[in-house]
Amino acid sequence: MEYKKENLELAECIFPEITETIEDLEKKYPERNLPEGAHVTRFAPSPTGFLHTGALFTSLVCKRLAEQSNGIFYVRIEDTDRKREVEGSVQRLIVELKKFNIMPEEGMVGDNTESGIYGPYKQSDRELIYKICAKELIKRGLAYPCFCSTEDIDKIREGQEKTKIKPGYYGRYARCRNIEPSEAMQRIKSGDPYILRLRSNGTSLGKISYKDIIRGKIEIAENDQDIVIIKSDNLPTYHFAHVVDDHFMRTTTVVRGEEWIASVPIHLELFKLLGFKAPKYGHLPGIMKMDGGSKRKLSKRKDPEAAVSYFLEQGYEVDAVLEYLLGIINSDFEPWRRQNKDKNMKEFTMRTEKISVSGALFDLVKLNDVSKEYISRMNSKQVYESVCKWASEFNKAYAEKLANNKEYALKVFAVERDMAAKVRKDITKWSEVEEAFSYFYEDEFAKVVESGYNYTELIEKMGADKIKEVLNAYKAKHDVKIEKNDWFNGLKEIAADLGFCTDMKAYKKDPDSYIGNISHVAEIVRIAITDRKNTPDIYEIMKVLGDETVIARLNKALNTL
RNA sequence: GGCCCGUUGGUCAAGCGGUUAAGACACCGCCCUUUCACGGCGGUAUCACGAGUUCGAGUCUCGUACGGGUCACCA
Repeated sequence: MEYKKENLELAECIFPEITETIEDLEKKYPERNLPEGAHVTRFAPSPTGFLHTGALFTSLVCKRLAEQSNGIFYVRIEDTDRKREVEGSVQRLIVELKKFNIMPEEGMVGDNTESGIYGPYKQSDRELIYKICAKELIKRGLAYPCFCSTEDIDKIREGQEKTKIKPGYYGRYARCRNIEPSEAMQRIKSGDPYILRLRSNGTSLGKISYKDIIRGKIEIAENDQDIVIIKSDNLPTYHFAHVVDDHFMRTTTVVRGEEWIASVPIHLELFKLLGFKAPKYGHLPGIMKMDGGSKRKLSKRKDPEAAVSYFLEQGYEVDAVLEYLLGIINSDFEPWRRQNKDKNMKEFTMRTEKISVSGALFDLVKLNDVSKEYISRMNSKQVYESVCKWASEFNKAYAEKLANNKEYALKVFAVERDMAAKVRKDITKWSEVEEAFSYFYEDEFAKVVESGYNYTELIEKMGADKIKEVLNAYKAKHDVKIEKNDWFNGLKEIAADLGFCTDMKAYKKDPDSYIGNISHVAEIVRIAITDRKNTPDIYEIMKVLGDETVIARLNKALNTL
């Protein structure tokens, strides 16, 4: 490499303390020894708060890509904007990521802990590395100090806007690009503040194209902006940091949000000028939300589901959330899931080209369905454990209750689940379990009934006395030690004795000639036992409750009516 | 505004020049049934618009409209 003397001097003037070179870095961070086709991917959040749902999706894609190709997935913290940094967010980001079982194999694994030989994995700790690269660029005449103030830049832009020329710092508007190195050195020595800019080789006429692994071929104007590479705080801009980091961390595949497409030309030019091989790029669509009549990106201010903590608090199974995300945006997944009901999501091979390119609307209803489906595949023990785990964090009192009555809780969750040929799909998330099964607990049941039983409609239909008759008849006959079929036949007998129709078809043909049908009888009993019209199989419920409780509840209902 | 990307039912979407335009969620109806469910069957509903290429266009081309993104010493 031939350097011009004045560029060399300028580089020394700006970075006298930098003695290492890019060659040194190449040695320090060698190519990874990975099988052919392995993806090295990364999740690179800014520590500005919590894990966003879109970011969760990005990291899911990255993780799966690495995993299925025997590559590496790592986490790098992009904290070059110190103003926006929120304390504690690195920790929070990592914890939330881990809760969704997206474990980084390398990089930041805790607030101040990292693993791997390609670090540091926090950009603010990599200042030296960026400077080495920036120095090399200056030596080659590909970067220069810019002394323009923010006001200068604003003025330039205003002028451009007035005359409707493309705004920016480029070509003849890049005033500092032609300052002689000798003059620049003088100004630096005299203390003039400056930043470092790229001396772009591009022109506004040039076009570049690249193949996006998600979107296919994209053609776009090449970069001609002399973008900032090192800011006045000595930290790099995103563009420069991305190129340097992803090169020296040996990333093969950069998956990020679509808002970055417009910057690809900058990145590609930077890779080229630094002599680095550019990674593959994949740009994910944003997750949208319907607002009024139009779509907009999921917003952390307006939409609770924009933060992954929402799903955690609500008690969604993390895999269900992940499966939902995979399903809305990766059209291959749903058919695969239907054909492989019992397989783990990890066995699904993701194809980046099948990822949707237009932003999908976040659909809570669909999530609920996926979630119900998911939970219906769990047995009572798994349900118990998951509910406990959720409750221990978000509903301590309930967690205690469950722990104190484990055997009983297990029985509750087993109703129409473990042995059932057809599992009910009535739980979508753990936060609704306590309410949903409250009638299994005496204290809760008492509260429910306080305001009066749910008999209003039935009383209107047949009068309270009829209901009492049914209840009394049932009480006399109550026995759940017999087979379910026999039990139900008993119920049928009661129905027939009291003038109810036991044949649904006959009833439907002529509803007026009966006082009601068998379903009314069942409902009367159901309400007495649970005060609800909608519960799992009542015979099973009574078995869990026990004879004593059942009789007590029947009496209570009788006395109230 | 310039430049990118996109547009198939209410939502997610399959489709790759010839299909009765899949499937899932939601909704509605029916069936099953021993209540509540589960399940089964069926139904409503979609190619943004206009030209062009072609024997033939959801599929290719060009316009228009609409939506999204981007144009910082933020990422």
